[in-house]
Amino acid sequence: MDASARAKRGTTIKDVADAAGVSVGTVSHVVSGARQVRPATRDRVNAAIAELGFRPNRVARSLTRSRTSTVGMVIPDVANPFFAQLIRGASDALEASDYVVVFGNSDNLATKERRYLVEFIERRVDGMIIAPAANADADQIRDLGEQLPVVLVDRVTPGWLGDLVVGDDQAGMALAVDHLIGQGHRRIALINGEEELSTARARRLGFEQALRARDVAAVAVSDGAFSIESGREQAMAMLAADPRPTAICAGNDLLALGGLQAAHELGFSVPGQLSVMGYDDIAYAKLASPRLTSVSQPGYAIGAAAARLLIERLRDPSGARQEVAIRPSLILRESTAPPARPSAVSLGQ
Amino acid sequence: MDASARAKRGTTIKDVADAAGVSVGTVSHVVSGARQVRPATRDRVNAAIAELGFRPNRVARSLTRSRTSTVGMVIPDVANPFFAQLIRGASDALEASDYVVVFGNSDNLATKERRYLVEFIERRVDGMIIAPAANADADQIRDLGEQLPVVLVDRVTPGWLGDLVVGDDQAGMALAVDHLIGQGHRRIALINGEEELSTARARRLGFEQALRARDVAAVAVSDGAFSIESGREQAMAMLAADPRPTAICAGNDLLALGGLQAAHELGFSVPGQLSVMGYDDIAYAKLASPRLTSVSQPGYAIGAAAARLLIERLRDPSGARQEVAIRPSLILRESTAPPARPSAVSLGQ
DNA sequence: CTGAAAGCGCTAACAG
DNA sequence: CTGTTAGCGCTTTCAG
Repeated sequence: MDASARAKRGTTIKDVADAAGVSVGTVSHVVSGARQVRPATRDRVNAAIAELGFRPNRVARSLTRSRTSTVGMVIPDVANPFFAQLIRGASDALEASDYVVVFGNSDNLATKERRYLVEFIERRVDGMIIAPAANADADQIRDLGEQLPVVLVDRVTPGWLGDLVVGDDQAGMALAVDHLIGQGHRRIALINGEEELSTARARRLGFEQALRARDVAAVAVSDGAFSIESGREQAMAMLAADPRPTAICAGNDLLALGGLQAAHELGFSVPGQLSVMGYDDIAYAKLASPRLTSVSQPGYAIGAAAARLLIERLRDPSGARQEVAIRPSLILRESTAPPARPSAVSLGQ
Repeated sequence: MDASARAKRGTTIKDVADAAGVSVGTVSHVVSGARQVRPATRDRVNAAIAELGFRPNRVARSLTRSRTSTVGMVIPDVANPFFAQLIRGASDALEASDYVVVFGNSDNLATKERRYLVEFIERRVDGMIIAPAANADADQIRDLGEQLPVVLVDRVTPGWLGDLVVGDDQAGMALAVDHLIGQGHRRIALINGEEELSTARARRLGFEQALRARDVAAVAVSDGAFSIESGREQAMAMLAADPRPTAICAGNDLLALGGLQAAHELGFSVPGQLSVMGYDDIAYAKLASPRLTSVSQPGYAIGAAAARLLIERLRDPSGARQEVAIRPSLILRESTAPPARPSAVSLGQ
């Protein structure tokens, strides 16, 4: 078998130097290309490297260079499709710049998040991308940002003054509400995620403002968690009310999917008797039945943007703070439609 | 502000030693708890640690201990819900044992996979969990397994003799086929993922064997990729055939979802005119319309099992090789039903 | 163009 | 119970 195909972990730069009859410094330089080496000796070194299957020990390198070429990501949950996309976008960009990513799932728990942050600090990651948990430790995150490049993504933490990439939640909710009102809905409710999350708050605000701007009153607003199950429960409660809403706006697609489920269980047709509007436009929105109308907010692009910001900051720590807001757009599908002609009974005014 | 809340990256064990008036050895020992330290001095050291916001540099520690407490995972794609769950299962287990995970998306490309493997080797991960890409470099992976603990997950590579956790694809497909046959289907087709993947091959084999065991002939078998789009295309082709299948079995849920889409576009009702059967039972299977009947193969459990095997192997590198096959089970939902009464024309025999 | 040597921050003998 | 010290494997001056 070709020895060069092997990656021997045991062999060190010293072994290579001995085998090639040069100093370790020279080996280091041919490996890193940091300075010119006479072609003849370079070849000798490379031959020895191949022969021995030498793989430079990056932890040693990290120690001397005091950079690890790794970035830490802490996000709520990889299994959430929005964050899976976000991670994918970020890691693609990061890898292109030769960073490796380590990550942790916070489950939206401040305690777990805190643990990852110190873990990553101890591992001397070069930078971090964080989608803060609910009730995140804003002080810790701010301090962190003073010690190494940190970009917050999707969610903000109170008092954060560093780099940031978020969706424009207010604009997005305005899109959703305007669409529904344009279709003739007047009884519009909101089911939402954790109030502790900046996204949930911003979306509720956007919802309320858009409604107010059109002079219609919110019929109901509730919150819970950004999950299918919570969406189902919140929608159940709303559909039990009388008069019930003709449209439900959801804080994200998972909630909307849960809403669809509730409507189905309760025997309400969508969009016939109830319109349901999602947010995020995850891949599964278009597979639901009916296919979900949603406000698109591409996780991949958001993650990629965060990575780009981080990479820039890593290159130039003193550059100006950047805040990018990803513009949302409306994706029309079949879960929304004009409300059924109101029966005299169910419409108050 | 409380200095102890800060994680200063600049301060070293030496700084702490000086501040506490002890030696670095002592500080090291109170940090690691490796040996007894007189309470009084321990307190002094801890005070200094808090005071200075000292965070041990794990890269230095890794260098001296020659272990990094990190494991590498290379999987096809985080954004694939099955693998997202698998990752989640693995990282939960790994974190509980104080490992951090670094990961890479191979996109089923052997070249990308190869790059991650050497990257992780160079970073001296303690072990790896790999879901091999299509046409993975079996030699490289085998060599890898001789150098450090590696567990293969979901897919096998030719000649692999190390730890392994996979689903029992043959049994799973038998479940699917038996269900369909039990419902009266005789014209059953298979749409499948990449033939280069062991899972695709095993599922096809299982499909064919189960059919043969019941004395029914496969009506069509095609392959492509384990994706929604490929499922749509393959199903389109099959539904254009005459006579067409009364049931389509899919190599995974993504394919089945694509199949549902194709049926919808072509105007075939499911399960009225066509039954569709998934595999994996990802979270979105139950959100599809109709809700997808599927063979359950829990990604979370598979990932967790792989992590457990790896952790054991890390503890005892010389232990016996372990191979665990996760038993699949049938999840009955609404995408399958007995075939419509055959018209005289379309049924040959 | 190349070699020697001083660290990077920590651990783990070893010696008290 | 505590201090000293020799590395871990590599990078990077500083001299040649």
